[in-house]
Amino acid sequence: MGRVSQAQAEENRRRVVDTASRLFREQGTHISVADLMKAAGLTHGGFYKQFASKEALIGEATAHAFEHLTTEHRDSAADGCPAAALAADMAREPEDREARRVYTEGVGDFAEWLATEDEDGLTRLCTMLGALVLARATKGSPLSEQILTAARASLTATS
Amino acid sequence: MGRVSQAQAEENRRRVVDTASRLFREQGTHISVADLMKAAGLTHGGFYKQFASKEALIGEATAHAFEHLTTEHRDSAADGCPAAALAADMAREPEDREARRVYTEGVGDFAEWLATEDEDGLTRLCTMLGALVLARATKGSPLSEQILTAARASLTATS
DNA sequence: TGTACATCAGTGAACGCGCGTTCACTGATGTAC
DNA sequence: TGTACATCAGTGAACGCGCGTTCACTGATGTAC
Repeated sequence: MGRVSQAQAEENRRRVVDTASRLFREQGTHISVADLMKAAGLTHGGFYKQFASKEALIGEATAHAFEHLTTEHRDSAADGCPAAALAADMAREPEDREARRVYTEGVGDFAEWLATEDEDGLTRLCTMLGALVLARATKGSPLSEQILTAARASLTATS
Repeated sequence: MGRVSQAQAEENRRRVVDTASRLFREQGTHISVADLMKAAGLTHGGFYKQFASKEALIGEATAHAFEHLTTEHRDSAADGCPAAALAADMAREPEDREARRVYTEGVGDFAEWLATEDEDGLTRLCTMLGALVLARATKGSPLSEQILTAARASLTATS
């Protein structure tokens, strides 16, 4: 294929981060580098021209996901909420990893943003996140819908 | 080592399920069969004399974890709660897997057991589970403790 | 502006490693007589 | 109760596969003149 323009290279890099941010949330961080690059329209070999390691990309993608959550979504956060979708993967990252630092910061910011006068933002966040995580783990059963309905009712009633 | 008595074999099997039930919750189901067997005091080769596959063990260990949760623990469930610890792994299991069926059933039973007159069991479960999952993902930061404190206060106040 | 050459983003094959699973083997247990 | 033999739980090496990462190579881009 030969060399690509700097502008094109930057766009490719951005597309990889964007794709990773989405796929990590949908499928977890265990998706392979090759599959990620393919989803971004590239081959896996070039990955290390742009990123130091898969770990590094996880960090960037996590930050990217939180940026877009706190400024844009809210009700539509169900499938894409990084706090919920990445919780399990973060729990397995070593504590000194950049991705974990970014995640913790994102959760804190989000909770602050959620806080209202009469309700603790952290508790509401727990309820929301618990509902999303549980609904996903039980997806396909009636219980999954019941969980979302119950949590939605509870959060609406007290906010 | 040679053959082992039937009683010994049954005890070994039980120890593997028990060990798996604990380690799956602590580290996720990605822990290797070899490490699991080692933790149970055996070598990995014999695994398939007792279990059809790693998947099968995940199913048994999940059931085992829920059995002990609903009958024994409650306040001490923080580290060992299978609903919280296994949520992420279950989300990635295909929908028709035995482990998922067992998990969903366990969550439903637990929510029912949690339900009180003035509170929806499912919502309380979401809050508890969300708190545990988040606290684990942000472990090592002050936020982790704050999350547990906030959720505990909220659950105590309304129950 | 045109030309010659160095750079380097992306390619695709390959490497090393860990994991789930299989298999030939061992030898104490269980059983038939 | 004792003896001969078949069974089979557990062992440890090996297989096949997927994954993260590396590397020689390509050829269009960027740059020096």
